[in-house]
Amino acid sequence: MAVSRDQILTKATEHLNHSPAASMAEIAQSVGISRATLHRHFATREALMVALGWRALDAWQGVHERIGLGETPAGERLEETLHALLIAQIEAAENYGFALTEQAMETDRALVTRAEELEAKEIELISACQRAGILRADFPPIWVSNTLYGLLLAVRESLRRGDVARRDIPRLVLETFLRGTTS
Amino acid sequence: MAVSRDQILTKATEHLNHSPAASMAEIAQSVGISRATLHRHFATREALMVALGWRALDAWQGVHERIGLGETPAGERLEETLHALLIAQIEAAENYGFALTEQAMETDRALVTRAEELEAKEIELISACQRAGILRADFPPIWVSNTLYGLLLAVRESLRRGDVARRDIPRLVLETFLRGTTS
DNA sequence: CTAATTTGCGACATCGGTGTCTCATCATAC
DNA sequence: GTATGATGAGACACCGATGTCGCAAATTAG
Repeated sequence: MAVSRDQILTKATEHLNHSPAASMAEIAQSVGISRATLHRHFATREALMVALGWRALDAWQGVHERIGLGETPAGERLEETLHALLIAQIEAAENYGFALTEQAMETDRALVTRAEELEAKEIELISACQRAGILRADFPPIWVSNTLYGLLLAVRESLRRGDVARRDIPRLVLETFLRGTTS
Repeated sequence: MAVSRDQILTKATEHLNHSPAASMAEIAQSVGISRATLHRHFATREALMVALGWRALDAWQGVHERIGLGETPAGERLEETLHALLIAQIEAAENYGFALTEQAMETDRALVTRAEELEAKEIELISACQRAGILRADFPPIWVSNTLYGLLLAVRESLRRGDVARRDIPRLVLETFLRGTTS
């Protein structure tokens, strides 16, 4: 095979990141293969999207493993873990931003389930941070989680429109998320 | 006419808010009219979307007028104006949330131009707030604006999923935007 | 070189959404 | 009542995207 399944997924991800409604024909072209070959690897558009979704969730889970989430973190490392999560999420969103609004993520049962599990782990961390006084406790944890979601969408939009430089993103998100916009 | 153009737009807006990719047939059904009648009022889907876009921008501009934006606000009223803007934007987003991601808003020249003008006014306010020390000055104003955009998307998502109560939204957004999630 | 495999190309049927049209029906105004 | 105008139902053609297929060319393995 001239083009591996993994290469297809990578190229498709890149293309969908700046053209989320692309057709199979567009995706095939961006990968550099024919429509037929693309269909040989992924029978339907749905199948392709689900495969991309799993890959995005792999990256998300990779973030969790890398920062040691789910290992009942001691109080000392809570803040450190939270910051690492934010940084890693930004990076993941830059690569898999399209998945943030891909509707296959809400259609496919398995994807939904897995995404909920990952989200639950983050909410657990947020709750722990609230109990430890690191994060304010007068917000529902789910709102804090959704806030991060919104900021990642703001990142995607900022990059797409060229509003801010890529290298500034981590600082902007971290500061905005943690301290807000007030001086 | 049993159903006025305005009623159609209102119902269509409601339906698109929880089903942003709805077809003309679905929209007609949600309005309670036939597909033919819908097409009599709006020849094409594009025309309908543009009309909805103008309405959303009318609401947005209405927010600006109500809080007196663009009248070279004195320093004293800057903070007050900013807070009013945030509150009003939340309310507008609850009604016209679908417009935040409707691609007609990026396709139609006139809509783009008008949206840019409105955005520019807000960025002006943000800049003024930064100069007055109300908002931190180490963020590009456009990022602050995009942050608000992201938070409004978080609101839309939170309401769609039923994560938080509608009445809590203003406090959550205001506090998150201004002070962040840290205690 | 040869055989097996993979690919690209083009044709094809299918499907759903769109936009147009006709005609019968219904409400309203006069 | 009659006339006017809006509506709903249904049929139709059109379009773009999807998914399938066969075949020839190219690549790879042996």
